[in-house]
Amino acid sequence: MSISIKNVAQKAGVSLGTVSNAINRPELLAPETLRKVQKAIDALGFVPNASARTLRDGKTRVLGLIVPDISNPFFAELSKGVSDAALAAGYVVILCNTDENSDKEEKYIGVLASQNVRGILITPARDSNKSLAAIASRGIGLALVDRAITGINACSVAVDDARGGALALKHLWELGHRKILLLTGAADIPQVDAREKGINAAILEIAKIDRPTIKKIQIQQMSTTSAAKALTEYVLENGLDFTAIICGNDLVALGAIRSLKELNHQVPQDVSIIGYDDIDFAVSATVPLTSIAQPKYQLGLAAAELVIEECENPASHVHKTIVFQPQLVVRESTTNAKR
Amino acid sequence: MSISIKNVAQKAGVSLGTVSNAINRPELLAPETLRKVQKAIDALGFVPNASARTLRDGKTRVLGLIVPDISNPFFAELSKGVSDAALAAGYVVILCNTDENSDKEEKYIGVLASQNVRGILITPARDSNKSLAAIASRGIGLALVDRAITGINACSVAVDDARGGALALKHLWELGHRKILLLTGAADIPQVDAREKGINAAILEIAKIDRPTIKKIQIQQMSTTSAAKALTEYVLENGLDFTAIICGNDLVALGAIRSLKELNHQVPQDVSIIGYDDIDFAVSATVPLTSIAQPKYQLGLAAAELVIEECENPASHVHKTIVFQPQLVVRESTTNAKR
DNA sequence: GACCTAGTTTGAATCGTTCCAATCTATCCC
DNA sequence: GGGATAGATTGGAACGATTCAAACTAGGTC
Repeated sequence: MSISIKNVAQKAGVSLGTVSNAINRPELLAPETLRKVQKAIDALGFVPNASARTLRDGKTRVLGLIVPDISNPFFAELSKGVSDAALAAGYVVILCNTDENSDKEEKYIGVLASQNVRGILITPARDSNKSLAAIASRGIGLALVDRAITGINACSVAVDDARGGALALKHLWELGHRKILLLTGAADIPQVDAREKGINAAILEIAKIDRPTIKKIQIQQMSTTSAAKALTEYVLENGLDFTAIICGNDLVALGAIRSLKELNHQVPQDVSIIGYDDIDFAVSATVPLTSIAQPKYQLGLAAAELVIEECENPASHVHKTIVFQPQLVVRESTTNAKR
Repeated sequence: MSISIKNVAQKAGVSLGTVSNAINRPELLAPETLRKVQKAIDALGFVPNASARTLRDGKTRVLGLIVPDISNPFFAELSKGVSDAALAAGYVVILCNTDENSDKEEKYIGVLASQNVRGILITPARDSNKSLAAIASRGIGLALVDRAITGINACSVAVDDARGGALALKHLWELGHRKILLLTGAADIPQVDAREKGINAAILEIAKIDRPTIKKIQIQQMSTTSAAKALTEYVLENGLDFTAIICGNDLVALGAIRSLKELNHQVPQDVSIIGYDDIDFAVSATVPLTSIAQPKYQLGLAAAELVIEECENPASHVHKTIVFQPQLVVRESTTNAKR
């Protein structure tokens, strides 16, 4: 059916091996021959058959990317980085969206294995340790994106979450906030834990005497809707017993703003809100969002480069961890504490 | 390296062909033989090699998805639909982000072809006709998503853009707007054209005498930033010679709001703004956005199901076009014309 | 003119499956 | 017992690319 190396060889009047060389080691060929083959390739619209190639050398050029929610601009941007890095290296990326659902994640891992992917990039769900260990032992490259997990031996790319938490807290502290609410994901997400540690460390550092009180709401889904719902419930029950909220991500922050607006409270006059990720929409939000910026695209790019490096040189490869620094971006959703 | 059918055959004391039959047509084998082979397969942990299989019969279970911008929540949501449909059918999706760049698109089409993808879902750039024709002629399933293109014979999934345009215009008309600005993408995007046609048709229908004036700004990139830039330039030069803006998508609308805010004009008091797509963030925007909703997830789901159907039954398949109906969602960014 | 050498090109073997024609083995019937 | 038949199994030819040892060129040297 499709055009093979053989057709090209025939058209160019050379042998199979020569065409193969033209593609893979052009420096071996006489310039004249190379040109001839090139012309035949273009004329026929030849594209090498990846299956044949893989069959021969046992290596695909396919990566799997497993993310909890591609609708979250954070992950969308990250995917861009991944797929750009992949394209540059001649790889291709299979997109796996888990909706934060472990079963789906499990299923995808199986599918990826049967596709013989060369490497997997994953932002793991809380409890994916066993399947991940299985991946690594199969000789598939692995990189953990944005959520390091203890006990897995693999490359990882992350942001200094403790510092991110500290940045958020210090900012609020300087504005005079002493009653702070944490609106975050489940505690077993390592990230959530790291940020909280950062927050606590910052408190110890700056507030010798006058310590802020920290309350916490944990939500299952880090989405706008469930954040709004959870916050509304809380406020209806406890009133506004805080002057600022640190949110798990910008989606959650958007939900918080929505909820407070519905309850007729002003942001930032009544409550300051700080998000996390600094997605593009943060600036266009109802109240432009103060947020902790993460280098989303870079995160994806770096992770992909790491796995690719591992795939290409499995022998000499040593696992690396790249940690990016988060940055505070101040906009209008935070202001001086008035209560 | 890995375990092949040959090892299994040896272990079970049968021939290669028998093992293959055990896997693919077990009904041909004597029960006793089948059991023997099965046992050997389990014992060795044999998994058939997808590349060899594909090489032999030419069929993968891989789809390619080519979108202009995965960071646009419209496409992110759409991808979710695609990958869910794919997963359900045992397919897998390769993500290709083109940044609206034809070269990148071209490159991706080549990569996908070489990966032997079974089908491609694409939201084509303006000028991708030739490469698309090439795909279709290669026997790869094809579905055009959200941008039908004349002259390509393939399945397509779209939204009734003319009606979308009409909905937007009628809404503004009823609010009393008579000077309307169109802030859209390049004219050679069929969608842009269809909507404009819809707008003009609506005008003919409702406004027998008192016709609105329509001005137009075309931007290359349908992004927040370039929309803001283009609008600011226009307003600085021409002043506010319009009372409402119909935007190419919600990102553009966000840009318009930003630009007007910077120029100290109020939305919607001075200018009403209507977006397109109704992304999740529309409700959380600086000014909650009136928009034309498209069923994003459904669009992706339907498109994927269409290609998969084509892939599985190429003989009996007939190309279909599914057209969804857009819907007006009124929020705060549009109000009565006061000028 | 014989012999090297460096630069090119070739051909055959190989990867793991699938598919099909050919072979083998019982079983049954006249 | 010979022949036909159906059922079970086998072996080998693809599929399309890569790789590497072998073969073929020209030049250049003695």
